[in-house]
Amino acid sequence: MSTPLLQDLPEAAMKRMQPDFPRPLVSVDLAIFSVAQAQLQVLLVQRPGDPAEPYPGAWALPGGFIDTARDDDLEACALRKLREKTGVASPYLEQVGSWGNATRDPRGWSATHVYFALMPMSEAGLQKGANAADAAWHAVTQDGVRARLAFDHARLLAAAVRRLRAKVEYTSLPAYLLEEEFTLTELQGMYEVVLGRELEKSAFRTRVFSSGLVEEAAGVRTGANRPARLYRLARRKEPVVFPRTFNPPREAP
Amino acid sequence: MSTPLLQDLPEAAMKRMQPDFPRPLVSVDLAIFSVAQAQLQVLLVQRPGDPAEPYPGAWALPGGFIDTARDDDLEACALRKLREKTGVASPYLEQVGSWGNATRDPRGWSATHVYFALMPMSEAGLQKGANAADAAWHAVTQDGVRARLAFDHARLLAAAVRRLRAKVEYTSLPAYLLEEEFTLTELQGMYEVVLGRELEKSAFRTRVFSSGLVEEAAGVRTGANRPARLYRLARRKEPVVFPRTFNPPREAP
DNA sequence: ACCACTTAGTGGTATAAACACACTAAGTAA
DNA sequence: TTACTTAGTGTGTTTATACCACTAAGTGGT
Repeated sequence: MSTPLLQDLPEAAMKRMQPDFPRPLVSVDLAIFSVAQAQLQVLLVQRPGDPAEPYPGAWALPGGFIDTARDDDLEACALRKLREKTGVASPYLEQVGSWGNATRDPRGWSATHVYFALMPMSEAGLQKGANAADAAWHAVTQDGVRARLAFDHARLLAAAVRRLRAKVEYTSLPAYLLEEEFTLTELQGMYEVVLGRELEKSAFRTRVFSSGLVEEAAGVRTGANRPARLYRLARRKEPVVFPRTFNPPREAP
Repeated sequence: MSTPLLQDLPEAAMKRMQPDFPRPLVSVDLAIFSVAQAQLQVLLVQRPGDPAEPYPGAWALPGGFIDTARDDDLEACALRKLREKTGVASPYLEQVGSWGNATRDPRGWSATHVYFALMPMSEAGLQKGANAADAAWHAVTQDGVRARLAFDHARLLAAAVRRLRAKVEYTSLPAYLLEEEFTLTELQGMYEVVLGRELEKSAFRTRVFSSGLVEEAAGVRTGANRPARLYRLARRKEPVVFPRTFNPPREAP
């Protein structure tokens, strides 16, 4: 279906059109982030124990090879794998970049396309079994996790974490770590967890309001103390970009 | 050399390790930017006229399929193609992202990795012939060029242009469009060309100095009027990131 | 030699964001 | 009713930079 014309062409043209280079392996890997216990968490899967597989039993980013028959495009492949692992259909999803070289996978020259996703932990119903032998959330410390990761996934994860942290300085991304309705204190908490530092409440609120990031929702969140207004993202499709970062990051000396 | 262990494995393990999915085509495409006549320019190549090739005679981004025998990794492939077209060995090079789907190339499911490069036009000695039938600079207007591009290259180019414009707001990237030594007015000019708007001289200079972007070079640039101090990038390896953007971009109403 | 002209570069005030901190508001629980 | 906790606001102070006017240093014409 992708090459409807091939059978109509003479063999010489076929030959010319099909580049005779060996084709690399192509995969998609996901860094699925959420927040729990005041820490950034990333979803990892445990590779099968079969010693014929590379890195048996090691933890890895969820992902896998492109299925050219099922995946219309790279993002569809990422969404499919995300659905398989978490059941979530439409989280925030962004491409981080691609890594390809001769040595990262013992099975041959391979290129992987890395995406990161943000979702509230409540929505991620982990599907065990199936493809993933086991899946679990791991706390992100610094740029990685405590577990040693398969392949070059430690590097891929570090790149995803750095991208996330960098963008959180000047975008509304942390809102995607919360459910649809949230209080401003909850939102500020997401920023603080990802950035790893505290923010000033007053400045934070001024900024959130003046950027038009949120709109008021109906009710309030009641608890032991004064109830808090509920808000939701004004336009959930596209994240908001602030004209400058939060606290000016201290210069390295 | 990339799979030294394969011959030692039993056939069943081999089979398991070699995913039996058909492998997509993998390529790298480049958006090579420079500035001339106060306009952002991008280097395009003309595809061969042979009607058996896709998009014969159309303009396209320079690029091509990965050669797993020669290219250690994706970036090496990008650098190789860049050298082939321009002779430049180490320009500023940054990955924009990857695009892969079933329809973008009539030869089959393909994924391309897009990089953009910045270089002064003076250093780009265009190599005609060889692989590229013809290469020429095209002025970038809005997010693209006047010529209709092969494949989905219009979209890839638009993404590269948008990335470039966005990063120019808060980084030192335009310095890579100039030769090693430059005056501050020249640097400001590069910003203005890429951003498509004028900047305030005083604010610009304050910002450039306070960020530690440049260091003084030896001489001055003499001309018809007062000579201008020459500067060079303080650390050419890593671009400088400003804590906020230039003139606050006007909000959409 | 002088002056007009042009570009390089500096200074000084106004403004806008936000940091820091103190304050008020509104609920629960004893 | 009061103590407590979290929600939310208001007010100087600080900081970066936009805006604009100014000085500096060359060239070239007369």
